[in-house]
Amino acid sequence: MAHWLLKSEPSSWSWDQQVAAGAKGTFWNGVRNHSAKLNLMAMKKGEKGFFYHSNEDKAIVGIIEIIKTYYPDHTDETGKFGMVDVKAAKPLKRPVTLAEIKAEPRLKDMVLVNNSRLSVQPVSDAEWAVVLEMAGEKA
DNA sequence: GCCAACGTTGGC
DNA sequence: GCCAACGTTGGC
Repeated sequence: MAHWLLKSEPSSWSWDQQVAAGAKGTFWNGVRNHSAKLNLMAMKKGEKGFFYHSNEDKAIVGIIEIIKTYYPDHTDETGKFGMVDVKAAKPLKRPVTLAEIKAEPRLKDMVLVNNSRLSVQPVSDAEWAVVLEMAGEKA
């Protein structure tokens, strides 16, 4: 199973709002970048992803689960982009900050470190395990 | 089809 | 608030 990382500015869509959306989840719209789109298209139902707060927090705060695969984004007037549905799976015991990620040698190849502007990113199995460990979760 | 200019993102 | 990095746009 692949793992992912989804970025959002807390001021536009926060982890708290994701949790409040509950088990039925919400659509993850607004992606307007082709690399991000390709990642969205590769997602499968049941796969997990990190929820990352950009700007204010700069930290991974929770884990989401993909509950619906890629379909057209009705908010994209060009019709080129799509979205998936996600739900909050669980919060991390403690957030893992960008500074901590950058300081961890095992995460030096993370997309978050190398291409911070990409809003939907793949996360390798090894990186996934390291971040969970840093969050105080059992791998 | 190339590439310069511009806009946006996001870390600092 | 600044600015670097990147993606997109548009003129040629």
